[in-house]
Amino acid sequence: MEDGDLRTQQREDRRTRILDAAEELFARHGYDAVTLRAIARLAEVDVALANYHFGPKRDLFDAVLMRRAKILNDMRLRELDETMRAAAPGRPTVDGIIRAYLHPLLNAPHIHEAGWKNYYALVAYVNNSPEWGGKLMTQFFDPLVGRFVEAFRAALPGAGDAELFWSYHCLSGALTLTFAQTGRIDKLSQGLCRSDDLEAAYEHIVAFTAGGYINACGGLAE
Amino acid sequence: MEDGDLRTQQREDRRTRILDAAEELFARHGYDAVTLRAIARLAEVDVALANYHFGPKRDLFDAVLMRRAKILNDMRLRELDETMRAAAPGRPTVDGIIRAYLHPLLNAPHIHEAGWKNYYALVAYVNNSPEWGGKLMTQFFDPLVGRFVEAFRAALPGAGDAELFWSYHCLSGALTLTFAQTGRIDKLSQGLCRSDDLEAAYEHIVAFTAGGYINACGGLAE
DNA sequence: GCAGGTATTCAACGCTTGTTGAAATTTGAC
DNA sequence: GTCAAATTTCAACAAGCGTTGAATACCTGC
Repeated sequence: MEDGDLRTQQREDRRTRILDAAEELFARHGYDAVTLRAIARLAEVDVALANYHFGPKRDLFDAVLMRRAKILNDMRLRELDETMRAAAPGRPTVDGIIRAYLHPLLNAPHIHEAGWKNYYALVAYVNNSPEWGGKLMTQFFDPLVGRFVEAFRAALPGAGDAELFWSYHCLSGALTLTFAQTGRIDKLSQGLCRSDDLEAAYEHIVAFTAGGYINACGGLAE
Repeated sequence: MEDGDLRTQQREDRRTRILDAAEELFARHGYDAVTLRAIARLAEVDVALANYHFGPKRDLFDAVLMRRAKILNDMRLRELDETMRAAAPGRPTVDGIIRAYLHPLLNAPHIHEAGWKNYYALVAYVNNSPEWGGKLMTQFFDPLVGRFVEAFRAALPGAGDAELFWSYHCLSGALTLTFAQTGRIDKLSQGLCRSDDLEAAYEHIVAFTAGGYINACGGLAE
């Protein structure tokens, strides 16, 4: 087999251009607002090619989500393991677990890549949609989230199950809205805070959600 | 003038049926996925009637959002005034301000009305969309939010402006995701927590975000 | 350099969309 | 009872949709 180079390279290049274009448009306008023709135009590709590579529109949407979810989840798990190992045999800190969950979002290589920004906005869209949220988020993220909930339980021995799940839910809402970079906080603060200042957002979310977990899950117990 | 009753009544009835149907479908599927024909079918009304009463599709969307935003904002302001008055001349508590912001969402008359549930999901959709979020949320909610940020500032004299805005942003994300009732937490917790248990959600969000504010805004200062 | 398979383009399909202008219906005022 | 105004229906428009099947280009292995 061992495909040649130039041919395969153009094929891959076009596949990723289609995914990039779809990601950008889905993130900006939602699933139904985006036409395959618009995606093809942005990717500078024939309209039938998207269907050839990814099947019908709905499957393309899944492919877009899947691509970066895998990368992100792997990074998160690695940071979580690190945190847990460093803390053992003692308890991990809430702050440390939250950082393991959030820090991969602004990992140096991709913090200002447009693709990742679009992906974050897309996840916010999916997460908050009754149509997609209950299904796709579960499919793509719940195994990972289960691991983090366990870590929080270890950090907060006084917490009940319900508190742990609701607290994660609050974390998820704050996180997805912030990284969607909708521009709202820019207007609300009249320019003082900037949506695209992810490092600042990161520190604020960590501080806010750590306080939230400790207050809602009886952090000082035992 | 003084219109008769039966005629005006049917007119109003049809107008609200159109708004209700639009609200439900926009909330479930987003703006572009919904056709005026689907709205008309659900409202049991001719397709041209929506256009007659509300103008083009985009204006109908605004009308849907506006209808309940006014009611909600009035209730919130009233509860905030109450909280501030009760605390004066001392400082208000973070917990009290948060409750003034959240409690109207589950006011007895409408906690289980389908219309309000749909509206909350719609606000989550708008809030998290880069396309709508920066503009519509500002238009409908920012005057109100400004009042609440002021209240938080009074409650947390040590806090800087940026901390106050970012903290509100986290509150907003947790709030809109939770009240959108996407069903995600039901699956994540395997049935232990229920999306439609708004009273439980309310208490958890209050505890979480109050801890968040205090931790992120240097609550114990002075 | 030819056969075979993969990648890409092209043209077309049936269908649905938001909007509109004219017609029809209903109602209250005189 | 008639007129005019407001509301509701109807039919039609041009435009755009996702998808498909046949045709074309391209490269690889022989």
